[in-house]
Amino acid sequence: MTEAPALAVSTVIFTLRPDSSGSMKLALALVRRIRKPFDGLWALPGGPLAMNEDIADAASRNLRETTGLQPRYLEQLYAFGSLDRSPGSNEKDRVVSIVYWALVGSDEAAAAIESENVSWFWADDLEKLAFDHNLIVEYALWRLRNKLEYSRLAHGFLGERFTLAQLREVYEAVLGRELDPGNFRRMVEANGAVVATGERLEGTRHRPPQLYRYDSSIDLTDLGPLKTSNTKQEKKK
Amino acid sequence: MTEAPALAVSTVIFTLRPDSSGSMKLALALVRRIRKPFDGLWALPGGPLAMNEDIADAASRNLRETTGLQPRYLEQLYAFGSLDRSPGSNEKDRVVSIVYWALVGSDEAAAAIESENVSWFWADDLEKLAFDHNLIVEYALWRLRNKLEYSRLAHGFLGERFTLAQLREVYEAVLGRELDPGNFRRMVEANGAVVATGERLEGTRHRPPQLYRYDSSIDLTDLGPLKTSNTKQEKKK
DNA sequence: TGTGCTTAAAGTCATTCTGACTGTAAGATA
DNA sequence: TATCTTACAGTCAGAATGACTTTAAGCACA
Repeated sequence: MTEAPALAVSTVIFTLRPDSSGSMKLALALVRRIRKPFDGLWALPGGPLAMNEDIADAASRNLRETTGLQPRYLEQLYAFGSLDRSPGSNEKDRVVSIVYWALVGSDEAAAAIESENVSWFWADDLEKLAFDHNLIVEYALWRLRNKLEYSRLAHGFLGERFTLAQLREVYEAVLGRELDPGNFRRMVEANGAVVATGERLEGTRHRPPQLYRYDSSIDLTDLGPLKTSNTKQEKKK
Repeated sequence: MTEAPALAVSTVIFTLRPDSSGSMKLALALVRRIRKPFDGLWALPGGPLAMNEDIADAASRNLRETTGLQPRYLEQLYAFGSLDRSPGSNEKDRVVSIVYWALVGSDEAAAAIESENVSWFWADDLEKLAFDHNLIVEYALWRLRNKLEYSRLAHGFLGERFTLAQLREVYEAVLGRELDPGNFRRMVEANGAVVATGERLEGTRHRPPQLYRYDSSIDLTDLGPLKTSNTKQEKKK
């Protein structure tokens, strides 16, 4: 067998974190490189694909290894393999990266490991990253904003039960703009992917809102061709 | 360096061909396997990724090598890498396939090479293929039907100039159902990605229709993160 | 106790989008 | 000239969408 490009798996890990003013903003996990090339720059977590490891499992594993977390949602993004991904390096070093993107709950993310070399960054304000990782993150953001429905986001970022205002806050953080509460409510209710539990959230300084939950019997759109995946899948219609 | 999974590139090549009744139907190119495993079964064209070859170029190359054609549209579909893709084979034989899908013009496709081991098949009536290729084709069809706009299809399957009826026929073939001519016209005109040339198609047995052409200044939606690709890309808005 | 603040939740209204359908125009054919 | 076929323009009702109003239900505080 002749020499072949190496195969790696990386993951864009999204979560929501409160900013200084307390409102939720979209963040992603990066690791600092400690070797050439791009020594010292921040990069997406990743590593080589083991011989007997499923690709999605590898993405899940390096998510766990960097943040200590489990993904609530995981989907393949794209395979990056340009010849010039690592400028200046030898042709023999060529790496093709299969990139996944993931959602982790904001409550768990708050407790996730953070260190000198692993940290959360705001998605809308990134410095120059190693390799072509800025491009990758940009594309992952595009996918997140375009292709994700209410139920998926609810399930990915929030806990088991949540109010519509919380769900709207998630949406506003992802889209980066404010949404009309009334119209948002109408849309979510029409969609039918989240259902009211009957319970209400107590302890607010105003009228107590209903708690909703993700309806696991509905769902799906894409998720890729994989029939058995990290998320339940049933066709609605 | 330890042993790693091999990397291959395959392509789902779509075109439109007239069926026995003369109406256009969606077809795809397959090659017959002449070795184990799945010897004798039909499969997607593909092969290993060369060390110094861009992934999309590899897809384009094996499209040319099997059909003799150039893709009018080419987009990455998905990277398939389950451990059980080639049942019964040794773990050492594991292959991760990065799959592209392509559109080729129906006029060129008619003149494309076809032989004992390379042939066109109707997309809606496929036999059992080698490996997980039925699953891959199914997913490619899903993407084709869901994610493609008028301009893209026009540009991919038709010639430089075409009537709205031809464009509608393309759409009907891809979607597998009939569309209302009036509403289709309204939609296409509102979208603005195809423009009238002023010329008319002569020689029909009825009122001569306008010829339209693809407006290359408009377009895009996804195409992946690649900024410079096989297809021109300019952001609208 | 009651007034005001805040958000929940329901509802209104105009605009746009969509699917189904009708009517007229412009050629060829018989 | 009558008829057939498709091009192309237009109508109409219902659904979806964005901006906005109204009422409900809690809390804080005077």
